[in-house]
Amino acid sequence: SKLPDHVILSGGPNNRYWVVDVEDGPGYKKLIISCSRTLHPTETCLLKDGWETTPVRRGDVVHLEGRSDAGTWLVERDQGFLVLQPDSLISGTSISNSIRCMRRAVLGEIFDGGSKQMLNGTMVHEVFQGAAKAKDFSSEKLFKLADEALHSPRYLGDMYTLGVSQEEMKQELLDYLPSLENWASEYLSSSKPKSIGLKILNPSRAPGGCQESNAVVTVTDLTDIEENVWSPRFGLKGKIDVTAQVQIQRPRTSRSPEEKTFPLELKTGRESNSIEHRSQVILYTLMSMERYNPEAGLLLYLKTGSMHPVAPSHMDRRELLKLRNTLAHHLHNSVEKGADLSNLQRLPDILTSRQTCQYCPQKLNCALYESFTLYPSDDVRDFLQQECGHLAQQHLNYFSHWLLLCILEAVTMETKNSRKHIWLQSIESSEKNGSCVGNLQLKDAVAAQAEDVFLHRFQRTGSAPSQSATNCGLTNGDRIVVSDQDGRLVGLATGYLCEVDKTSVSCTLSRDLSKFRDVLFRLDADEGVVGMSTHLTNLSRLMENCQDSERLRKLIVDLRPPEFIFNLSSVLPRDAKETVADILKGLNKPQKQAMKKVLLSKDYTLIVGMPGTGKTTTICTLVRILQACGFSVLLTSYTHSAVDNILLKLKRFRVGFLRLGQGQKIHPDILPYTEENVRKKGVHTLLDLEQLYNKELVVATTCMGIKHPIFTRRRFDYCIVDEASQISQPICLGPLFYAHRFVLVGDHQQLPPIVQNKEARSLGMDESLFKRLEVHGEAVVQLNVQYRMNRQIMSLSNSLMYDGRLECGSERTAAALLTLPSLASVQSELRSHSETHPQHDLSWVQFTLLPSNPVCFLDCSLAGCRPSDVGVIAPYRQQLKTIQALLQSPTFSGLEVNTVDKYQGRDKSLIVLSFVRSNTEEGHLGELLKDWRRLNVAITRAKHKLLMVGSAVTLRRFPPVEKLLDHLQQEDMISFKKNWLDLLPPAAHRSLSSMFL
DNA sequence: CCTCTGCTGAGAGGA
Repeated sequence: SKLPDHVILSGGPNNRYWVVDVEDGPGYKKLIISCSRTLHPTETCLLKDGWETTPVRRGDVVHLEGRSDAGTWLVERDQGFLVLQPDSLISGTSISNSIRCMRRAVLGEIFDGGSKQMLNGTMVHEVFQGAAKAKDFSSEKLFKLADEALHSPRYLGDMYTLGVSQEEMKQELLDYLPSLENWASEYLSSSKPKSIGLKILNPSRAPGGCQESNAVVTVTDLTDIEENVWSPRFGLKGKIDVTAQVQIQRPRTSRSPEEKTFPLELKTGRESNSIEHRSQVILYTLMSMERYNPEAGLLLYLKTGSMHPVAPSHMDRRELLKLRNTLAHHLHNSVEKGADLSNLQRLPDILTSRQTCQYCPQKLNCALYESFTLYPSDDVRDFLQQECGHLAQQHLNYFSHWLLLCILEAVTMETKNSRKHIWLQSIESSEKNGSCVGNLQLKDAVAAQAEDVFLHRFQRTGSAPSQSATNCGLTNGDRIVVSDQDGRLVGLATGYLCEVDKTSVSCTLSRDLSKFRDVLFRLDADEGVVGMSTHLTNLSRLMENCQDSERLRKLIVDLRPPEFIFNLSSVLPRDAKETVADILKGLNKPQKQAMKKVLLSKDYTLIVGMPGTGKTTTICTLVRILQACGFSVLLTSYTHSAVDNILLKLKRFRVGFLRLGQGQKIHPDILPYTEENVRKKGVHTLLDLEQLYNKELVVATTCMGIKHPIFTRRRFDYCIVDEASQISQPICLGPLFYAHRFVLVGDHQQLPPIVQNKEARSLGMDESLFKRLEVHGEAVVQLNVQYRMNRQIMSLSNSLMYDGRLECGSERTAAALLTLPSLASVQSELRSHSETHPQHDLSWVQFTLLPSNPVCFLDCSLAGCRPSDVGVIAPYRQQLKTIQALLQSPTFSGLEVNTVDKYQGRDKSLIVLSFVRSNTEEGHLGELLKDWRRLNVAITRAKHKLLMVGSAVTLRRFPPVEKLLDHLQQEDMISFKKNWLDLLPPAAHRSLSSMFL
């Protein structure tokens, strides 16, 4: 087997072994393993006494705990653990969920979802934790905390979702307070605290035996709440409700009691002391091993105030880790690579137990996954009929097709962005690539800025802090995660970077780290884990047995033709007619058509916005018209910037709206319209919140922002999705559930959704919903009148993509040329340069500069033009960096160098498009330039002048570019035959570029 | 051979 590049192995206590081979025998399994990249030398690991059923395969990464003798590991009944794929951290709740049903646990990791009647539990936790933090369990304090929770924005949102009143919640919450107070007075604050008997199991040397001893434990302090733990040693993660300081008095010793730290798990439900609850505690003791090495944990039932000790045996830990391994196995093998096609892997078996399955939140997904089984048992068939009976074959096909695509993509994203495992990356290598700052020590007091926002300042120590300060890739506002440097306290807190300089770093964190004053910290970029769960949850929702889902299924899966009404007067309210007519005045013909089509639609409309045709203006106008008619509108797009662009326009027309989303990403001028800001004006009751959510006809957010509570109840007349041709189907689907009709705006001749996995792309994952629905021509309106490019530049795109359908909006647009105030002087300088240096004939530059040549292709600059009017585009990042380096001088500040993708939706007066590729030799071509759509975007960004640089011979091998070159040749727009950079020595090139500006 | 935007999260309980 060959080791993939992203796999990191290690020996020692935090070992990571690669499984080279697996040998099965009766009652045992033998692994050939290696922790060297060359896979040599190898060691062996013998699994027995139940461990042999571990679903470990060749090519897996494992971590081993226990003993090894001369390169032989033994994992058996009473000693040793094997952790399969230890770098996939699995949460404590997932594992304890898997006890009842492994299938449910696997589905729970793939799809998010769950029942929603847990609000009371969350709030009781909050109150307890607040009291623990304040070290005050008096009834006054508890009452105050309960009152705060009832008015806190977080829970108001949840109450809105559930539709429960504040009064109801208050009653439930208050019921708990006496037992909280009681618990504290008995166990914590009393002078003679109540003790808990604890049977501690000491593994004994004698084979097969454990010594049991009775110890007495008292809680002395509650030192932390919601501690976040990542344990790459056991492949676990979780949040510990309360971290408790305890005293343990051992039996038969007169020594003073021992101080220890135990995890304390709170439960608000029935006092079941169930396996699930106890397992959760055991998992917390395991994952906090590096921190506190707790031999036991505590389980506190807040309804009654009774506390149970949980002292795990080796067997308890063994069985839970085995469950973890099975879960990890299923998550890592969600697709099966066939000869040339991948397939969805089977999940663990269905239980079909009436009792367990009845309330399972994964019921539908469970059934959908199984719907392709050829010969289901009677039980399973009944279950499938019950869950999926409302779905036709094509619906099941659509679901499983997209499920496969999303999982394929998720696998690729996982391996490509392997940065996630910060515990495997040394400080040195992470600092070098700029994703980390190390050697930090807490300085000054931690300042609480708000609930859950703590400002920390760290002092940079260590040998050469200044060196890494300069090339530190972290910038203000970046998301970061804080850990200790020894790998004991991984992922202590997350937050945002405020400031980095040579001597210190400051950041706001979600937790107060002042108790770790002596720890040496590291700070890593937290690029964020955005998996496929939104995609999959949307897909699953599309399959639900309800009206909204059925309507969308018919339109999207069955491709039922969209319907329209015939008469505008029936939709236009009489009193809005005049306003609408007024708004329509500023529009051109196709734009007016688009408005009409939307108003007549009963299902959906697709607006094709060719380059420069005023998509944003059109959407803005559409929103104004809909609002004037009294319709509510959900306005979305894939990116925050696209959403805000429309809102900035709407704001100018004094259209009111509510903007949802994280303030960090929202345009400053739009911030006053965010929920957070409006709330500051006073939202204390559920009624206030309901009014806030219902006040505006227009609500705006990104397609991913649909987890907001508002969408659990509010519905809209229209949903508008901008950038729709760049959004993948499962994401685009999301907002559509909340509106009766929708409008997709985009252009599938421009960039498609980004898909990283090649197989997923070839199976059609880059087909947007916009493109899928375009088969219904009657739903499509084309905006083909553009106000960006002059006649010649437009002709390129027309010949490449639009068959001449693109038109100039006015003669002014068509004839607009670049203005170069100092052209004459530059031309004369060039002339004299050519005369004095005949070997460097620059007449081609003179020719290229002429505004009267609006489109030039240089086989293989600028006079009096503002740098901000100039854009440089290159398809590759690396190339951008090179060009950027050449344009470092202040003369060019404001000149933007960027990729094609980043330029989509924007324009500049003059665009220099660099195609330069150095590989003239045979070999395979890059993927990027093969895409017609990307080329189309690139050539339609310039308003007045488009300058393209590249080697025609190389480029002719890309079919789209070849077609472009043919057109250029026909129109005589190619000006030179040599690589222009070769014409000049680098220094001359540099001065020349500055001269042009 | 390479283009990159989305986003808190683990857990909150009840049959």
